[in-house]
Amino acid sequence: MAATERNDPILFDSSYSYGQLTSLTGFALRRASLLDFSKFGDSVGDRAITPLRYSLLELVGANPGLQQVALAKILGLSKPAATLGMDFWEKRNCISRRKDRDDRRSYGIYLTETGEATLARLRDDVRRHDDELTTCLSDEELLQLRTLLRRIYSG
Amino acid sequence: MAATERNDPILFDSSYSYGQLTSLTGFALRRASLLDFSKFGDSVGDRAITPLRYSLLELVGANPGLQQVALAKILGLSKPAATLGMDFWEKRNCISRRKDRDDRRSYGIYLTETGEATLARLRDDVRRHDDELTTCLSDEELLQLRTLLRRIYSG
DNA sequence: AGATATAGTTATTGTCAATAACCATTGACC
DNA sequence: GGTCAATGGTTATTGACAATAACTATATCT
Repeated sequence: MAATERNDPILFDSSYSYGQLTSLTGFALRRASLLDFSKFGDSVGDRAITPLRYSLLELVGANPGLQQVALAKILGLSKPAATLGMDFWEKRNCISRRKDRDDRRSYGIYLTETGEATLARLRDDVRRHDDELTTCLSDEELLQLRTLLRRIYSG
Repeated sequence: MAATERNDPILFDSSYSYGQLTSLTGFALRRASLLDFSKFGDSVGDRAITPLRYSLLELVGANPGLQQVALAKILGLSKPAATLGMDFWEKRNCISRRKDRDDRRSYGIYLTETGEATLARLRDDVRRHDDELTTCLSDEELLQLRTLLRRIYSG
């Protein structure tokens, strides 16, 4: 048996000293984010669906006709990464690339019917997953947390 | 000029719809964490020093004589990853592996004098970096944020 | 028309970390 | 005391992922 299992959540072990780490917001962010990530695949019932891939589909759903270059910009990806992401969902028949009549360099990306259904299910799974991650917080605390986080990552 | 520069912080672009994403704690955590990460290397003046590598050194400093297997467990790494991490710091003369007399399978890891100095400097840089990340928050808000994050990642 | 920029894909590369396989040492148990 | 499993560590191999570079096609600017 391996010492650490793949995707196992990292436990906080108070028998060691963490030095300055426990007073760093960045450290706490990383830990919480890793915990989220480690459970995500199981929560949505498909290891291949990562938070990033889910967010790509969500963005396409929320912005029909989006260009890949816009996806890349929104999520801070390179162009090839956006291409690969769309390849992933296209292979699963969830999105289609339609040639734009006005600018034939670019595609508009749209959800297919399968994509709509998949996204609807995914949204619910992810919502449930996210709620589980934060069950230890009251509604008020949760709101507070999101507000503070948003302040950090928007400025 | 590339569309997205390496390690550029991701900006929030309100001209797009984010669907459910903005109401997900996991999404906010990821964004904030990525922002932290993207600035870390520059803040400490050395791209090779990642948050993970810094945390390894911090842990060795806070727990002299630590075993590699303990490091791995604390940070959720595989054994080889811990080995590589220590190789990194050993090459920079910051740590030394001393044979344990009681158990000659394992090493105790200790900071060298260079390591002590390096860690002292790093601590300050990282502290400053972390403060910058959260300048938009008051002391009270910051305390609140850390408390909530801690609740999430500890259980 | 010619130069430059933009959208997208493909090819190549590099980083990182995990698993598997291996060595040495220890501990358990008969 | 001897075998066998477990533990700490390293090395070898593999795989995932994303970035840069290079390329095609189209659009824009002058």
